[in-house]
Amino acid sequence: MTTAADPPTGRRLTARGARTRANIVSAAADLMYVQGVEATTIDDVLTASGASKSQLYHHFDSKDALVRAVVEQVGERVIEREREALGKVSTLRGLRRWRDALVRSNALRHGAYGCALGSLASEVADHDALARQSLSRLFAEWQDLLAGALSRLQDGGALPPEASTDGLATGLMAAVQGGYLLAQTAQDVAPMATSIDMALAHIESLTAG
Amino acid sequence: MTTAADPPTGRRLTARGARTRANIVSAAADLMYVQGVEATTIDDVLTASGASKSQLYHHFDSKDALVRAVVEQVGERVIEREREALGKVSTLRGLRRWRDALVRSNALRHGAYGCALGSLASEVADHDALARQSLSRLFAEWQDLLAGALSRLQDGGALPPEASTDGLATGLMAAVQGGYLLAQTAQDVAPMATSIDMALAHIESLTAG
DNA sequence: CTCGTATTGGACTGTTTAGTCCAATCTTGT
DNA sequence: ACAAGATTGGACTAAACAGTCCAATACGAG
Repeated sequence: MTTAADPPTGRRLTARGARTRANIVSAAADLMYVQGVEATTIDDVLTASGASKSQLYHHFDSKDALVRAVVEQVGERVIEREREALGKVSTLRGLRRWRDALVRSNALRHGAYGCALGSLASEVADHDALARQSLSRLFAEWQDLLAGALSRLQDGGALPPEASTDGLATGLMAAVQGGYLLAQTAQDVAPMATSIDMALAHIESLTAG
Repeated sequence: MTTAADPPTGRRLTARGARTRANIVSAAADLMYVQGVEATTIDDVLTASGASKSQLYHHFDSKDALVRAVVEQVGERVIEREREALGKVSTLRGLRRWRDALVRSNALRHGAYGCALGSLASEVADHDALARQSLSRLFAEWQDLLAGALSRLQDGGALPPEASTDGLATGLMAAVQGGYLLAQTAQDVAPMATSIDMALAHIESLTAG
């Protein structure tokens, strides 16, 4: 799981080069999150990062390659955040706290821009096979974190042993992503909160089973 | 609810003009569905529709105006389809058949391109306020169709009277949209089927309540 | 029929775009 | 120290882009 994914062909990379590269990717990630991938031009990225054109093309073969690096960086950040938020969750209350954090953070923007990973996926999935595969892996990783938490609920007796934690994690993930999209379109987090709540209510209802 | 939304300023519109306009919008809708909105150029649309540049700019002030017309047309088609699929549903079995139709049709493309409305929403919501509002209205309309079906379930006793059909419709809608996105990213309808199934299972579980 | 207007073809413009190139300057292993 | 290779600045190019314009033609109301 390195951030590499890219250096044109095996080349040395000095500390200075690494710093420049990271600056470029960060600036590109920010711009692409708010403007969209296609609407963000190379020159936008150069202006925002303060880098020169030769710096960018020294580190990336093409805009597509830069986009792939953005996917990797954004993915790492999201997975890191979710690992911290979900890694030790083992109760329904913990899951609700995780939900609250997601909803609250999205409420700050009134839903604008949606999920950092979901927006990228929607824009890039049908245009770049490599990026799509990365995103697919990242979603699977995120879903595994959810499935892990659900397994711990199961171990604690809060879920019946026959419940499919993987299936539930898929449903929960879809509720999150669908919620992000509805919130983005309505410019209101309410539908996101409602949809995750329904998924959690379903999980809770299995307890009685 | 007209398709109008656009003619630069109140102008007469002959049958010929209407045909040309509709051709342009249809070609644009198809291209934008598979290539994305930003990636589809005016020249692409002209080539695909066989229209000339002056024809397009006679009917639309700008590319944004064309995109808004596409949103309206795609929206009408989706709502029409959903009205036929959901309008008379009043049982859980009917809801499952609706689910099967969505999943089967998405399976034909292995999830590619996602939901016609959802993809547009994700691309356009943060860039064009008018288009976002249209999409928000269209999602609400779709959700009302779902809420209507759930109300009929409720009337038939398949749902307890205290269940919030609007809330459940929101959750179901999010499951559908999130499912589309996961399917698109994985190039596999399975996660979409799973996520809608979880939402339906939740609705079914309320029966016992 | 005839006039006003809708419709059309397609060349043209100015700008923006991704990507190239080369010469100059750091950095690092030895 | 010093050579090899990494890094940089920024001018340059060719193509693609959205949008403009004008003269020609079709159409519909009266």
